[in-house]
Amino acid sequence: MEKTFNPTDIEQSLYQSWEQQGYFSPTGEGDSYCIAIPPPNVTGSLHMGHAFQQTIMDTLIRYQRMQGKNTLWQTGCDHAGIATQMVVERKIAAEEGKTRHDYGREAFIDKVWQWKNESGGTIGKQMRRLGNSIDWSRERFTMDEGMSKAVQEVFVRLFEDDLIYRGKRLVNWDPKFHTAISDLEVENKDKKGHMWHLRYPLADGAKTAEGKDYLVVATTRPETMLGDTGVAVNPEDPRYKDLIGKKVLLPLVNRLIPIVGDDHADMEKGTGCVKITPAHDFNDNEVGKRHNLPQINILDKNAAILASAEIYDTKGEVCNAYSTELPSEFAGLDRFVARKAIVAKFDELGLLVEVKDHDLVAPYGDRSGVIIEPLLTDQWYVRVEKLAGPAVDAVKDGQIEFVPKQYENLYFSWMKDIQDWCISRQLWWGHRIPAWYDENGKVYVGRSEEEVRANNTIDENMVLKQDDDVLDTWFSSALWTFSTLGWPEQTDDLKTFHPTDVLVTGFDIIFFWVARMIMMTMHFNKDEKGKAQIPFKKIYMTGLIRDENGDKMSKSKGNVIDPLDMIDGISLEDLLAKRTGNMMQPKMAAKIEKLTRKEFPNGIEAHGTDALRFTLTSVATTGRDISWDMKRLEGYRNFTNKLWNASRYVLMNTEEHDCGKDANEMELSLADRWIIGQFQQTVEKVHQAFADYRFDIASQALYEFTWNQFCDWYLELTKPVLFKGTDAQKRGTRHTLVNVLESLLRLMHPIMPFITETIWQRVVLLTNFAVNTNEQGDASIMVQSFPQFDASLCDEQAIADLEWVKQFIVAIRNIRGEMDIAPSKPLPVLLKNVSSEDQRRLDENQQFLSSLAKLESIDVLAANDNGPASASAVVGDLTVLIPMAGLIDKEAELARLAKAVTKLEQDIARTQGKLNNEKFVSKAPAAVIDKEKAKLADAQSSLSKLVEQQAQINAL
RNA sequence: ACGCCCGUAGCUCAGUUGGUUAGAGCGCAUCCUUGACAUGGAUGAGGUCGGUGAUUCGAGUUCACUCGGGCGUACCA
Repeated sequence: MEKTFNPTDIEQSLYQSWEQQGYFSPTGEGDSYCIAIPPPNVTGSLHMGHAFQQTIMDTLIRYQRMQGKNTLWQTGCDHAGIATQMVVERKIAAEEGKTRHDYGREAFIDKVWQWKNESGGTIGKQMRRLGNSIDWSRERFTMDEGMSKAVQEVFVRLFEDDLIYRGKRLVNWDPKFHTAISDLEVENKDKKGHMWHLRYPLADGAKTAEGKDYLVVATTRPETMLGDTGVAVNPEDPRYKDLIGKKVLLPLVNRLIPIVGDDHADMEKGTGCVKITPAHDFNDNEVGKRHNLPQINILDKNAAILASAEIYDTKGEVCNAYSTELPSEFAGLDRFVARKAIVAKFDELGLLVEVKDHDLVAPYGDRSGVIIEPLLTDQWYVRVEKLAGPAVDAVKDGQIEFVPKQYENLYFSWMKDIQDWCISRQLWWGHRIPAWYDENGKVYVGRSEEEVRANNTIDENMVLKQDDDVLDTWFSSALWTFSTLGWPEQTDDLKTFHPTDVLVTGFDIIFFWVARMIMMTMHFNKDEKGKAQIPFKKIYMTGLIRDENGDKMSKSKGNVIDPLDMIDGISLEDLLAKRTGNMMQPKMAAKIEKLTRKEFPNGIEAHGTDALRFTLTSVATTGRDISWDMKRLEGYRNFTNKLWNASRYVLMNTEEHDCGKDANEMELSLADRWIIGQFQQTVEKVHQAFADYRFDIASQALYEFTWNQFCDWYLELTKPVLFKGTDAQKRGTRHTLVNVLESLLRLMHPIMPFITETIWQRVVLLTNFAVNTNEQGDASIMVQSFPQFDASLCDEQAIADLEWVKQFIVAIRNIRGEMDIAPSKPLPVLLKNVSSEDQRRLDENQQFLSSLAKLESIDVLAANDNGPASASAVVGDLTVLIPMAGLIDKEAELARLAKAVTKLEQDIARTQGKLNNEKFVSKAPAAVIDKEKAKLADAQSSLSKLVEQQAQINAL
């Protein structure tokens, strides 16, 4: 074995061999266990969040596989409508100077497919590098044939159930991508802006209570005034209530619009008068509906002013309540340019009262980054109210459980006032809506044009045109767990693996995806008794990985870390190129470069997949944010090396030796019996931690056992046996070494698949472990049984005895350390107050003590002999003395004793205080009181011995 | 404004149903190239658990209030 663990040598070939051997596929035996991966976006590449979640999924899958389950980890990507279309549009613009319109819809879609086939494999490659034990033969894509069929079927059935409808409504319009987006894709951000006060003249000689012949409205969006169809005042407002029913003459367009009384107008805010623009504001739209105000659309798809307005009634039907005429000087101006022009015009006309600075919240498209425009368009909606009920109940009655529990609140609060879901998108890339229009604009929904014609007996001369829009990507993602298993066919896979067992995902997509998946799954999947089937039983919510400063990782900030760079390492130059190349905002490049140079002055070292995975499970606590810490990764890289070297030691001392495989005589040392028990306790902890989804606790238990028990103590304790023991003793220790290590590797395998497989292949040969081989006779750790807790292997006596041995050794090391005695100097030790138990332990463990504490001799003093002046320590009732002559000076030892004495005195005072408290003694449970009493007795006994020593040394 | 989460060692974080002296990793200090490992070993320093109060024999843990930070939702003409 190499002296240092080198992960790059082993990982890729191991993965290939696992995949070739078919170890990732379900075995078809045992209870099923299934995880559906949250499908990453096909345009993307994996980031730390993916690596985090996938490590957890793989750990669960590997654990369950080794527990004998019929495991399936289902993978795939989603087609990411907007993102993908954008990527390909940019590509053809850069390479050919063309737009998608130059291509035309079909040719463009071909182009997208071509791109997908060429570049869509990045994620798969990354997942393989992470060691994910995914059944690749079942990989799916939301746009593939089967899933498209499922999407179509769902749409048609929802329409038939009156759960999908089409309507002209105000939507969040993205003027950059020319598509509607859902509420969830809108990010509200604080922004500095202005509030303009505009004067609207009253018509027909009307006057306000103050005798003015105009009203002043306040607005943050003056350009929308072109679409005003009313002014609202509060019906209780003494200033204006008499004007309700009167009209104002809207400047610039000379439109007579009514003054309405509505509670929406707040007397305290602004001027108390609110302009109402039903076609360009969600609140105004509601007010408009209440007062039957027409909706006047004044913006085109780019959010530029129209040449002539579009006028609709409150139901969205075209109407002629007003002239469609708009001032020609604004036609074609972008909304923000128009804003300036309109304000200037008001100023010119003397109608601009004042301009105030104003903090406002503006809606931005989360992908385009531009301000969203509420726009009146025809869109398809899912009526979610009916679907939401069962989805809420499934969580309420515990069929579906969130881990950690507190996320259920978030889920309930969102489900409580859930809005209808706008599912149509004005894109080309996606599932085309299965709806056709006849020449009169009547809409038909069906699985195909033929079906529509047949079902509706449409004359063959009538031309039908399919809806141009596609569905929201999340619509297909919502079907993920069951459509990937073959739905709408009632497949065996569906029967075997659905409901899936656990969903592992970030809390940030609980609404986008989790809630919608629950709704859709329950509506479309029923068991034999007709009961709605859930998509998964548990939802494990991971935290979000942030950078070392606690900032969210994002491309635009340039602080993203590619998990592969953690694994393979990357030079500073390459990292800089990766982070600053291909940037949307090149001016950020300098800042990112500076930050990167500071954070990674020497680039990133290679750490290997196992270290990355171990780090990720170690940080998987219940918290919501995880600050990424390179030091932590480095620490666990060191841990893999520690395991490697411990194994190296084991193999060096066992390969080509008798390890007790055959029934030769074997004697287990105290250390052997102790480590076996310690290992069992670790097994128990790991099982419990996995059951609780506490991967941090599992990792901690493995780390603690491996480093602090196995390496620090056990391996050291084997040395005296292997160097000086009898054949039977050596055999016993070798046997324990290989068997504990072999089992430990299986215990760690779900988290660290590569290093464990590599070492296991060699170690298992030295044991009698019943290896599970495949038809070719090959064996892999990943399909072996997981260690099970066996209480009978925990030898309490051995554990207690070895604890005593450790304390003894630590006491001497402590004196060495504090007195600056070289570790290489063998020390003579004298013992006082030796009980028969101490004597037994001493007799049984001479070799261990001398070797690990580096002792020259151990002598027991006679009952009344205080021995020479010595540095001392207390182990239980036993006093350990190291004669000071020539080694230790008086003052140093006195100082050391004084420190220990003070500490004991404090403990005693505290404990005595408790025990003297009448109430404590009468009310606390007996066990607690006994503990306190024992503690007090121990402390007092230790104290008296130390005081004795103090006196003796003082007397020198 | 409402809801949720967080505040524990210099840093990043654990701390189950209240019960010994509050833990880990990293960092720090001193010492050590002994034949698994310097990506290592030994020893040590470092915390009145954001604050105030309440409940209790006993509070990092429960409750109320409060300060600081984060997230979500709503509102802002």
